[in-house]
Amino acid sequence: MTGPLHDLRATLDAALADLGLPAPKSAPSLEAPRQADHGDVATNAAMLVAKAAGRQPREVAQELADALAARLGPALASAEVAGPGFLNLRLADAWYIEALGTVLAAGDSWGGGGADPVRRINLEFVSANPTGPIHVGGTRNAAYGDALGRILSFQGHAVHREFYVNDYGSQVRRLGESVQARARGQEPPEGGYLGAYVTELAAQIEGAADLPVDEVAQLAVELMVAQAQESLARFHVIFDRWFSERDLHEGSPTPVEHAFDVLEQQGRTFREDGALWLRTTEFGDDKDRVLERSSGEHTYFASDIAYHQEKRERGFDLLIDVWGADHHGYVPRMHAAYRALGGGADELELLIMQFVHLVEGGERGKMSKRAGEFVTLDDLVGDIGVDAARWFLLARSHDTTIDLDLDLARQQSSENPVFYVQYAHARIASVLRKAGPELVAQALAAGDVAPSEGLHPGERALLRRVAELPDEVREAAERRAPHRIASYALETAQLFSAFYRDCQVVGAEPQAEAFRLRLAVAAQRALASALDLLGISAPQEM
RNA sequence: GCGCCCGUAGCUCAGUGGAUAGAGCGCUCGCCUCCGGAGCGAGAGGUCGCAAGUUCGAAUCUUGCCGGGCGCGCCA
Repeated sequence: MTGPLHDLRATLDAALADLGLPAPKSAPSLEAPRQADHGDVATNAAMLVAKAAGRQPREVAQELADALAARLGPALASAEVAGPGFLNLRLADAWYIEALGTVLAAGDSWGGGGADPVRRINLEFVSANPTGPIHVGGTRNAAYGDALGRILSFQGHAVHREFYVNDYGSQVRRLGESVQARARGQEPPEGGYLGAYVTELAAQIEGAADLPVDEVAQLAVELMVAQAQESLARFHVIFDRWFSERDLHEGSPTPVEHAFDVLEQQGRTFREDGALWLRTTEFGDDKDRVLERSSGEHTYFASDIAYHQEKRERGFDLLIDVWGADHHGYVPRMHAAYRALGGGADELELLIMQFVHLVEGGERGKMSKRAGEFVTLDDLVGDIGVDAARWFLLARSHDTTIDLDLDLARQQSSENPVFYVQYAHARIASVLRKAGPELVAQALAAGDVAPSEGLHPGERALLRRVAELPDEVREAAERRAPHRIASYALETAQLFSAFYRDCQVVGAEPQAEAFRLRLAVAAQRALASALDLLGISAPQEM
């Protein structure tokens, strides 16, 4: 990955090497300081290096300043030592102007690429039981998994998206029994499914009252899966594969039997009390787990192991599963099982999504799944729309529970952050329309132009943020943290608004107009990319 | 009891070793002869749950406590 900031970091590393001191243990910071009067970028490099060298940090910082001045030449306006040994750098307009050229040259791909090495990743998410509609928890999982997939793909990884369909076992039979009961005008049995959708399924399945219950169950599951596919597609979430759990129990040997063979060859299984066990405690689990009950039936865990073995054999470098918080207790045994199969500890990543509470009128809504009253993906999207739903589900870290304020999400004004970001994008489009395609094309071809009076601080700040996109994408990818992209989009929109307020674009003196049109295009692309990574639309007008 | 996640402004949350801790909402006060006012600006508001420790430096790392959520089946 290249870019102006990447180049600056490389220069910093080189300047540090010039000093002939031992390399720092951790990478030096290179960030915009909070205080504007601390310059454009600041680094703690001298403090990190000075300790190991037994030198005074401020002294080392001054030597580093000299080395950087020599390497950067006119691109560096000033370098000052501050505080305990920070080095505050002020970059010349020339640096910014060249940076803008680099950003624009990358076109729509600015911020992307950089995957090294490129990995083949299987990303499994949602995987909601097909015994009911997808609810808000599954919706968060869908938004998160999809955005993570978009980010990893943007970086250049080969991402395969998969939904594991639990269409096998006792719960499916229970769904069939519930549907059949409704078809007969009866209440579902104890422990059955109570939602209104069960009655709808009964009406959709011809002969549901009289068909064998297993057949009713299969038809019901097929309808539920089709419904999930439609809902997710409307939510802009598309999977490469819907993997059927049933397939793990077919063939000879079945994938489950095959997985058992693998585990046995690895010497990880044993029989006790008539059951087949997996010694997961060898890999850090609290207790060993049953694979095959004394009754001869396989556990759900057995299916899951077989599924992961199957994914392994398809040749991925990395398996990522996105699970709901209610399954987090299951993480240690799955990791243990994967290693028992012979897999590497770093080949399987299990990510846990925390819960979502919907808030309306300042109160948390009650979502009792047992009573069959819960807010579904379709309900949420119908209420606040795809873009707002995705924004509010993605703007927070996946490992914190969130309260989603429906009143705020519904607002079509700048009080709503997603609207604010989209508005900034549309406003840039409006400015570019005002300028007209010819003027914009000329500006893009103009090369290193700049306002004759020098750059405005608002121009520097916006450009700086646009230049940071690759770093933000990399951080979001490495930390599996799409919410960073949402923060980035909001900040970039704010910086554009400030720039727009302070700097007249269309009608400014020709040099300034050309530079500002170039900057507007770059900012628009950065906003569009950020929104696209979140699966949110970037409108030309609103 | 054990395990995982969380505790930062009135509310919802960013911030995984750097300087005076940020944003959105809410609240108060301003701004329409000016490229989109569906907008913009300013302000008030904080013992970063508590206490020790590591460090030149801790919201961030360690340990212990307190509080909240979730999970601990030969269920799926």
